[in-house]
Amino acid sequence: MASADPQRQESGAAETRRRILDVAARLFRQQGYAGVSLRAIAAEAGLQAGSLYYHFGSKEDLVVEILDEGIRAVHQGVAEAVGRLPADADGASLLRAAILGHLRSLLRLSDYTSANVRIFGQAPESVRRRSLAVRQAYDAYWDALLAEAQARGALRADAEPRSVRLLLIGALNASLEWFEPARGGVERLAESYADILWRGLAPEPLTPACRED
Amino acid sequence: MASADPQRQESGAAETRRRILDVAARLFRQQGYAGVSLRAIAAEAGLQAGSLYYHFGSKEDLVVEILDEGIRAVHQGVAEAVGRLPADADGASLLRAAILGHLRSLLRLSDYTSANVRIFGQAPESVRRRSLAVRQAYDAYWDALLAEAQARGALRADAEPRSVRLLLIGALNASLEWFEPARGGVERLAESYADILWRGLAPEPLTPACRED
DNA sequence: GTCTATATGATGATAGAC
DNA sequence: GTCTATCATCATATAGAC
Repeated sequence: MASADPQRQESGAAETRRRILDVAARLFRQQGYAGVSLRAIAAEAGLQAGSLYYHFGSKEDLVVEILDEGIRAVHQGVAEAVGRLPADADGASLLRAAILGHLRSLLRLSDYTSANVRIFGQAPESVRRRSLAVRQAYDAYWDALLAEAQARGALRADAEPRSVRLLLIGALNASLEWFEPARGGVERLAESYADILWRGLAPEPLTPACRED
Repeated sequence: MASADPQRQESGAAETRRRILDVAARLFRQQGYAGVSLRAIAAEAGLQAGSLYYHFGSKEDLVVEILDEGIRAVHQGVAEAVGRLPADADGASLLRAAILGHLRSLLRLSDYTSANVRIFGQAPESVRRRSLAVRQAYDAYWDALLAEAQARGALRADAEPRSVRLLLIGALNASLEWFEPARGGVERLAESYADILWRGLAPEPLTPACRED
């Protein structure tokens, strides 16, 4: 057991492991998978390179864990946000809650989720294969969510869930590349995006205005 | 001058240079900036590693050229598509043309544009600095386009051009990660995305339907 | 748990022959 | 224009001391 003194800095295996993961996620995001050496990770985590192998079997093991943790956190964040809605919530509320849930987790764990968005496609094939199931589960969750909303008449009937998901998640994930918390909270961003996506960019409703005169 | 025989494969400096760029763009997209060695590029281009230095001063010079070429092609593609519109085109047509123009160039030069989307953020700072102006010019073009459309009443007045651009370009660029030409042309994709973005995901217009009875 | 030392091979870049 | 040969450095991973 580590010291029970809460003022003392914990330095057990679990804390070191976490520190390695945090450092690695940040470096992978900034420099890509191949661009980060285990020496660099170790140095920023306050260790020697060889010591990493006590905590992780290989560089691939390390990156797979980072990728999966990012997706899982976002999946959970959306599921919880949607779960808090009343059962009869309308389409606009559903969309807003799901978008806010995604953005909150995405931007809170931005090193983990960014590593994901940026390096999944360029990691070795063995890494992609190992991390695929977690990604697919999240995609399937969104497709089911959108199909359900559509079935309840809470979403345009002629929009394919897959197309909507790809457009929507693509737009949201791109915020990782430019979002700065200082310029306005996640809530503001989510409201703005949900509004644009729900109402569209058209200046007026497409049906003729009602005229009585 | 190289041979004038059109049946003979050209192998002058310009052709070799182009072959190196094409190979490098594809590899950078697949494996990231640091993940690709000059030896690997040379091998796939049918050269020895040292020979690359006749055509490019360094790995950084090579990647900067790839990044810039991707952005310039897309910028030009959108400008041409928009330029072909009649002067009084409405907002929906403008948006559709710009989206189609972006997607066409984006997906046609997908190795160059993907290298861009994937590796700009993880390239060395010196690379990002050198490639920044071209990117900013394209962003500024879109902001001006959207502001102009808004001023003509062809776009919702309460949507900030910057927000619209970030959402839109983010969504379009994400198509690089999943689009397969075999499953349906770029035109179909552009129509679908323009439709969702213009009309929104709401099942009905938000204004009450006109009733005369 | 972390260290040092090391095996084994790849890296960007340069020099000079042809 | 492309080659071969090479420099100095860095990579992942392992072994064994403490």
